[in-house]
Amino acid sequence: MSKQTDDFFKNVISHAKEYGFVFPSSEIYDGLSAVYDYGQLGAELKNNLKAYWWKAMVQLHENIVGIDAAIFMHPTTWKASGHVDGFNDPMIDNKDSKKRYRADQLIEERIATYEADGKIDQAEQLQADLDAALNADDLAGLKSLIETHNIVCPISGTKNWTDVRQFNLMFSTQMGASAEDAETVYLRPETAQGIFVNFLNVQKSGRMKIPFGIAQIGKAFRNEVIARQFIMRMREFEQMEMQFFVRPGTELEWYQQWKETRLKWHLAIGGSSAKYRYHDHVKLAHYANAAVDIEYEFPFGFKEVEGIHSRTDFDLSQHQKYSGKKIQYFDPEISQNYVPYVIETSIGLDRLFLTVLCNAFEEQDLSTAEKQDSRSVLRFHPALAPVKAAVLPLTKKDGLPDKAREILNRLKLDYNVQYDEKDSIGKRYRRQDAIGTPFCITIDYQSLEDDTVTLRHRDSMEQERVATSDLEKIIRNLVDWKNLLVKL
RNA sequence: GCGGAAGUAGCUCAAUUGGUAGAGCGAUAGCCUUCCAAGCUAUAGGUUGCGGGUUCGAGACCCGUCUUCCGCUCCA
Repeated sequence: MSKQTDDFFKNVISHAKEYGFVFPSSEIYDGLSAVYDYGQLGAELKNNLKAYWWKAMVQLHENIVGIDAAIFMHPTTWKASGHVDGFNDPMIDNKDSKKRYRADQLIEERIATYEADGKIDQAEQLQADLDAALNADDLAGLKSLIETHNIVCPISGTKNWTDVRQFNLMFSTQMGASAEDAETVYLRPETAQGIFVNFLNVQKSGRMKIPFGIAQIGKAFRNEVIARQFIMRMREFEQMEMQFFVRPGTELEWYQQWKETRLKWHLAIGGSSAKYRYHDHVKLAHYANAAVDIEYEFPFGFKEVEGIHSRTDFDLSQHQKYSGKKIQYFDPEISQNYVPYVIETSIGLDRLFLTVLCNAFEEQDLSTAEKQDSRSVLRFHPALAPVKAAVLPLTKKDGLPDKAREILNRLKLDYNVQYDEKDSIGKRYRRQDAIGTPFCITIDYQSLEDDTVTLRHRDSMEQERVATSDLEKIIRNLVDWKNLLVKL
């Protein structure tokens, strides 16, 4: 990261805090690592992003419906999905090389060495010890195996190891009021499983015919090994996922289609196409037969914002197996029962928020030969802006505030508006620029005579004289969701 | 978790060798002002991240601890 982009990112972060978009969680207690709170404007922007996604997915597609599944799910869900076994690995660090390893893999390598040297007995004994330790979650036992078999770090060649620690992806908690009969449940690490376990409910109650999709917005929780870069990787985060169920054999066509549809959605809110790219997965996850990320060029490089995965019938088949319920669809066109294939679109809402913030933020130099001048501006698409308009009496005397309040009270029935009468008019414009308000309405003495006001535009800083009776119509035209949805 | 750097007002930063914690911006109240910031007056805001130690005296020195940032390890 260059000094310049580094500074830019730091400025975005401090701007976000300064103006009430994002705060570190529990800040008065020194914060909580990798957890953030959304402030008064951040919450508005986030709600607008959710609305944009929901409208684009659910409202615009007659074959996509939205649900809201619980964060707690039956523990077997996570056995079926592969999360319980797949993501709790024993980790160990070498203090000299500073490298981290998976303890079980180090021991596996030693077993392979024994076998290569013809020490079959030793290999079998170690394998048995390893399995016993893993099954018993015996972390100290794993360490003593590493020590007694003289396993050294491949980099440093030393045996200077830390203790073995367990890495758990999922957060667990207890369900049940009394400690004795409480059951361990997990906070979901992805929202997708809430959709899969409801496949039959939605398909039957909604009389859905394949192909169809189920959308959901919700929180998910992961213990990351490292969680960094502001709201890029958080332990508690929000996903917007849509699982699209298709006939087996057609999945790659749908995969292509959703890949294109989703990029178009990102570009519609004003990102330059040079900032986005596809990144195809070479190494696929256990359940996928194709996967691509939509990446955005953050100040710290291209990073994943959204993933489109062809998940095959892995998830539904797993749930069919673990639940014993038949999860199939009868396709009248081909008179066949099958487990549908799934195309997933999965976007991190917090990452999306960050792309929008980075994309919108600009520190603009307005200097002329006579005077140095600058402003901070957030160029949000008007439909996404937390505050749509500010109503400003030119002075706070002579009845201008009353007239302004009158206009404000009418406009607030339609959207978020702010009133401000403090400081010079220029300063007030700049304050609104800093929070991304697209329009300022200024009431002056002429307004009292002919009922017109100045409408000032954020991006161009240009002003026009309009009748107050036209305000609602003019602003609605510019902030309307239609302007975005029609582009999709 | 390891290594490096840093934590002083909401923000950016001062504070001589260890000797009374300050400024600018911002905020609030008022003045001025008929359309693009940095004009005037006043006010608020700090147990210098936290805990211990050395000292007559610690923002500064020592130990511990927490948090943040950068790099590494992991990542559906």
